[in-house]
Amino acid sequence: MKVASFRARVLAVVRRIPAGRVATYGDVAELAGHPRAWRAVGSIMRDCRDPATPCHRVVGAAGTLGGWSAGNLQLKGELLREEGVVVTTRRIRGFRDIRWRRLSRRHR
DNA sequence: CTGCTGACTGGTA
DNA sequence: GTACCAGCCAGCA
Repeated sequence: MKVASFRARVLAVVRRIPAGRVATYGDVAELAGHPRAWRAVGSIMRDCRDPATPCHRVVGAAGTLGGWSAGNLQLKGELLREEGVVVTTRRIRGFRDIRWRRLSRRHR
């Protein structure tokens, strides 16, 4: 079967992230079929300006907001907070608990 | 085709 | 907890 470009795949995954939850670049990469392509995921997010793609739900593995090229990084935190995510100046509160694909076991 | 960069991650100090 | 280093993949010049 035909597989869309990695880019389209990543975007599709991001759109599947429910509101109020967040996913790491690694998670998105894994869901996209390339668990080791988080680097590329970041590049794709950077170029992603599609309003239908909640790129703000994609955060760093440490619970950091990561980056934001669509505007101020602070705005990203505002968007997440609007969905019910508690975000501090540079970290997400309870990141582990709201993380999409929650870790059933501790430490992968 | 070759090489570099990047909204990253994990490990070590 | 923070800081630095090396590894990894896809996209672009």
